[in-house]
Amino acid sequence: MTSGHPLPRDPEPSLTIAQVAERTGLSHDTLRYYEKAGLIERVGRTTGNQRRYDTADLAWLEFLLRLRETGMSIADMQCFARLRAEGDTTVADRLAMLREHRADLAGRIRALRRNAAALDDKIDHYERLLHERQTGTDGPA
Amino acid sequence: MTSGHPLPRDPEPSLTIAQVAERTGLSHDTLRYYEKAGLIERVGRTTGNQRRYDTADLAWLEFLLRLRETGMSIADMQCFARLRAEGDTTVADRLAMLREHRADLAGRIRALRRNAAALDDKIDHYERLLHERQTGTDGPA
DNA sequence: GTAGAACCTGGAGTGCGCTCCAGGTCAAGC
DNA sequence: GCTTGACCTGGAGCGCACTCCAGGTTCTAC
Repeated sequence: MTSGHPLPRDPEPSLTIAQVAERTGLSHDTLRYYEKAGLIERVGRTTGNQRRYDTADLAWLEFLLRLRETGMSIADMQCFARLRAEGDTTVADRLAMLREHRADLAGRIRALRRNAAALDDKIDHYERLLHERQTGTDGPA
Repeated sequence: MTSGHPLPRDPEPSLTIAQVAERTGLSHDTLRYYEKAGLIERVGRTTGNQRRYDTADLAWLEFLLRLRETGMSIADMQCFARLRAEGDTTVADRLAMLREHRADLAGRIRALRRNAAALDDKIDHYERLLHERQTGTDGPA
């Protein structure tokens, strides 16, 4: 991911933390927290020590967000990030992690759908109940 | 749910907290916590003050578990439980809550599936990368 | 009737993922 | 050059959903 194709990088957008916060929906604090936690490698700085995020940082953040949204813990993301930082030799490990997470996710989606179906039944039940009450099928108020 | 059909209740299984813990997968502490929090109405007791759960308690717990597994917060479950305790007049409110939760859930499932698809792409990407490395498509080690 | 397991209570503690704060530095507009 | 708002750091605090603990009571099996 680092070597390979020497793409001629464009002007490197260089976003402030506020801009990244807006684009990702993460707060300034969370962005700093993720960096401190090692989820993002140390972001570039201005001479005055203010963060400037480039396109790669943003792409990585978006990937992290997907992991988070699919329920990966910070600890596991730290693990993944560490592997990534080690370079191309860890590709197999990272792939294994992603596959496991993917399988996990599939299971959770299945479970959610089962539960959703059960919820639908419950909703039907309540609808019938309500209808009975409204039409007075069941005797006294 | 309380009036209506006067079913001749069977011997009322009357389970101990340990038995309910095993059946539901909740810990003793969590069961007591849920009761203290008002998620379950006060469970019946022996003369010696030990809990005895009946079939209705178990069914309600299982319903709560479904709500929990689909991401409902304790606070919302408390709200639902309070409505339930108020009796049949709150059926419409409960139905509304369930419908909202159901819609929410549908959204979350959709989002998860989108993210799952993105994860699949990432996995494909890593597989190609790994294959390149193994077949030495990309030059020096 | 007694040992030991299971149960009770109120309240403190935990882990996670942020979120907030104090006290300071930096940068853009006037 | 000064104000004002964005940014920096380390560290404390928070809300959630439990989980654990101490100290006591009850139940079961012998």
